[in-house]
Amino acid sequence: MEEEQEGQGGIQESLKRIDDNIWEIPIGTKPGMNVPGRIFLSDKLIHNLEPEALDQVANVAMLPGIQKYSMAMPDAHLGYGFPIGGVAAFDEEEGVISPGGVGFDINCGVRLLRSNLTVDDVRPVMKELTEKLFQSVPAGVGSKSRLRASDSELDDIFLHGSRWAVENGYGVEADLEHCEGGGCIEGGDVSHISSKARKRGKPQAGTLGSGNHFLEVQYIDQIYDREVAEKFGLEEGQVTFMIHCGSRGTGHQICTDHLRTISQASKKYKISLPDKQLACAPAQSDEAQNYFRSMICAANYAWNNRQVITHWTREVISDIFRSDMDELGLDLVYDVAHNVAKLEEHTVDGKKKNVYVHRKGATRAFPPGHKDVPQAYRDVGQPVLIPGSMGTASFVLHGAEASMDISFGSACHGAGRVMSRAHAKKEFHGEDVKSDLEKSGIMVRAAHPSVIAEEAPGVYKSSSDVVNVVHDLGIAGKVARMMPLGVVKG
DNA sequence: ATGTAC
Repeated sequence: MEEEQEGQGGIQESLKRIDDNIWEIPIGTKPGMNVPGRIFLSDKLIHNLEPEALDQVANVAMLPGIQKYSMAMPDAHLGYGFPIGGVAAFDEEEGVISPGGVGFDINCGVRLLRSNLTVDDVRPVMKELTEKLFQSVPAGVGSKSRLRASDSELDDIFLHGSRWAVENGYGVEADLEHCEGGGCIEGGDVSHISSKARKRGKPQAGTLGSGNHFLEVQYIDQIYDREVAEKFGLEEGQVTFMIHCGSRGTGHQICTDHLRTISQASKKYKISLPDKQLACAPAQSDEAQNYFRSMICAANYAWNNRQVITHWTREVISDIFRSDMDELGLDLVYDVAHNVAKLEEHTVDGKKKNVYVHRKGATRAFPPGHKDVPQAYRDVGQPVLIPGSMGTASFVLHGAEASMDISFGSACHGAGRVMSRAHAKKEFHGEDVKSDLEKSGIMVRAAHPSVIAEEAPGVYKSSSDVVNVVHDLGIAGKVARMMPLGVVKG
């Protein structure tokens, strides 16, 4: 029924359709697979699927102690070892932990602020608003913050995440209540973080970074689920602010440092790897735990980063509209990590057990009633935030019942690239893309024009196609759509 | 993603 198979004997040919949006790579497609691969895709998206990413799904299925399936979300594409868009859960005792299953940008994630402003309030000041946000929030490769963390402050950030920011005047207690995990994973340990990683982290708390990271002014142009939207404090015509960034140089360095020790551990523990980039260590080994506890610190650093940026964003808005915070209603709706590994309880073969869930370019999507969903959202499920690419729509969804059965409580994370950065720079010119966007009413302010070319709307899959797959699967239901008004980029 | 270099 599909005509996408061009190659002969390629891995695509072994794909079996299980359901409308579920495709399976059966065990045995590649030797050594412990579980089947599963990829969630609609007919529309199957044509964009990279065979190399599919191959990575099969490779991950070979790792020891993997549970149920090696999975990929509809926005999947080629990554370091694991595909971006990959979800894999490993047994707490018999399984492994792998830095490639988290990615270099540990706790890259998204947060959404609501407001009492309407699109008509902000249209006339968009130029000033975008410019002031750009001035206030450092962006770009190697960007430095107004804030300089001391060694003890850095430790505090590593161990307590957003709480550091809130206790130091960069936010309010309610911000912590409306953040995945309260803006912190417990169990961090700074003793296996290199001085290099610390040095890179100190001047970057409160910086946006580069690439697909952004700070965006948006407005809600469509509500899909009025009841859930109301719970989240969202309505049509309302202005929202979205922050997409991660753990900057420190997370990258922590990943790099531990890849070395984990690679050695793979040999030491005689784990046969189909790909060196899948380096992993037995979950309870010192090597794996040292990585895991350092990764937690990077994740906490990222939450604090987004919290500090939130504070400066609020300052700019209150300055421009000369209103106090209560009037502006700049509440945090939620904040999600989409590059992280967590120890979570899941049901496998009818039994509850703890597993290390690796989400790399995948968002947690816990359903109604889950204990880790904030009380305010407990009866509708956690907010799932899906950033669009530059100039395109972003979405709010809510975690739905099927996520726990189908995907270890996970959903997609965004649009997913269809073109490399290098290719994009040849195809597009930053200045042209910027003026096209401005003609369609979207202000863009970037540290460098090349990032605008690399992130042009045409280099990503349609995020609405991606979101429709998780919606139709019942993993996460659509709540609202936001359109960009102004974008700050690195 | 990233002081864009093993």
